Amino acid sequence: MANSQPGKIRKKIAPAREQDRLKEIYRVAARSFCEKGFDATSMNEIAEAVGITKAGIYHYIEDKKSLLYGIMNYAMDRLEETVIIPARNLPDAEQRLRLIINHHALLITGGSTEKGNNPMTVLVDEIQGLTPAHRRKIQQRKRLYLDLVRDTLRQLKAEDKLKDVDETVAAFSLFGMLLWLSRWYRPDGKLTRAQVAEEISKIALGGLLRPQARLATAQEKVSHPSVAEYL
Amino acid sequence: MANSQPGKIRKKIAPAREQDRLKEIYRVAARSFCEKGFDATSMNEIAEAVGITKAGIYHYIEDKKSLLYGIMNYAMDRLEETVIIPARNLPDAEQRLRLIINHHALLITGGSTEKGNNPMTVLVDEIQGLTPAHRRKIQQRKRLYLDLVRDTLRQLKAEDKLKDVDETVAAFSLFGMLLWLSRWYRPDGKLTRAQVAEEISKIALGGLLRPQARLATAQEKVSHPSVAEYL
DNA sequence: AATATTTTACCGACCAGTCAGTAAAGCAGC
DNA sequence: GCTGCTTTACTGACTGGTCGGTAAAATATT
Repeated sequence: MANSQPGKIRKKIAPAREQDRLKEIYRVAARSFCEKGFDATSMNEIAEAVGITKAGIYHYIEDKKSLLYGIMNYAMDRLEETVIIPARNLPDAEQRLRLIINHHALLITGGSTEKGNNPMTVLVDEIQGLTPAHRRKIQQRKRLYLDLVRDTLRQLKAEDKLKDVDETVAAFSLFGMLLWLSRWYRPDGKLTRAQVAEEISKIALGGLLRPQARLATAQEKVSHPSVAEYL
Repeated sequence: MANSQPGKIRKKIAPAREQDRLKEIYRVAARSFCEKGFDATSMNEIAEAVGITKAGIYHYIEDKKSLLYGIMNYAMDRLEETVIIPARNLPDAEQRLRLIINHHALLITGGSTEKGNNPMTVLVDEIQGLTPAHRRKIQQRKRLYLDLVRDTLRQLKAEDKLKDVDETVAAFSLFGMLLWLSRWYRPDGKLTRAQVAEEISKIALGGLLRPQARLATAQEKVSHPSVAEYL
């Protein structure tokens, strides 16, 4: 439909010098997987959006499932460098929890400026599209993150800073709040990303930490140097 | 593969007297949509699981999308009768919020005794499989629920019982906690459904309500007669 | 000339959905 | 109790189409 005749038209459509063609494929695929889901996205659509034919894509990738796996690993890398690694460097459990919530919320609301399009979404919604082997690897990486949060909560409990709640339920509830964010947050809403992150922090910390134990609230705290990146 | 030859075998496979065949189709389809996703489930699979041919299914339903729509409306009916209607009957905002959290958590963790299989899951994960018209109808029903929760929070704010948090962010965060539950809760875990519902209530209410304003905590309260249904 | 990239042309599998036909059950009238 | 008509529940065979993926040829790039 896009080409009236199968002639020699085309060409020039995508400059895409060198082989950041691969990156373009990942970008476009991630976007589509996000908007319409893995199964509902055909390789042909991805190809057209990149500006080549479907067969051309297979020069760069092995198969569709590997493409999904690649996107998920990319999303996991972003989570690691933005949330997990910085968190691990904080010895204080309360500061660590604050950083996790804040950075994770900013990561989810960031990404693309427009629609609800963020590789982080794929990470939670399309696990079933992976091969069992790949699925295991991704789940292992997620597990490390869960353990980080749960251990942080345990440490807080040991410091008597945590309310009397089950650490596992608490960790999953926190994830629920954060992950659901990508389904409802709209950049054109009345609150900025930073404000939403702040509100979620308030709610989550209020639910988890003993009142008297809390550090300064709102405005002043959370100033880890790296947070400026997202503003 | 199941039939070695296309002979006169079959028959007797499914007793399924009368036309609760339709209910069986819904049950089986809901289960598959839940486990593998809407797109990844073929009508043939559903048919085989029910014990008839694919063509036979179309004697009962119009098309695949309508089947999904039917399942979602069913799930919405359960949500309404279990959470929304009972909540509307409570004039006190705090009691209402407590009921919503508790009943919704029990609804999600209930359903099937075995794997992570619950029509409520389909409701959040497969909206994109609907036709635009059907999607609008489902989203409208969901919207009513959101408004109920948000209005309850506004009422609590007016009574000065709510912490200083944005009502919209608070409502969505609460939904996040509750909906994520279906992804991680396993009936064979160390906590019962009732215990998990209790923990989530503690966390959510702790994050939303001002400390001094809270009613009795844990054990004694939340005894609306209807709660016994889920235990 | 050699290598990297991309296309054309195609395959086999499977998909949702249709259609003509039928076995059996229900229900007349007698 | 038997006959014929209608309805319900269903099948087997099929259609048009799309899917992921591939082989080999064509074209660019070096």
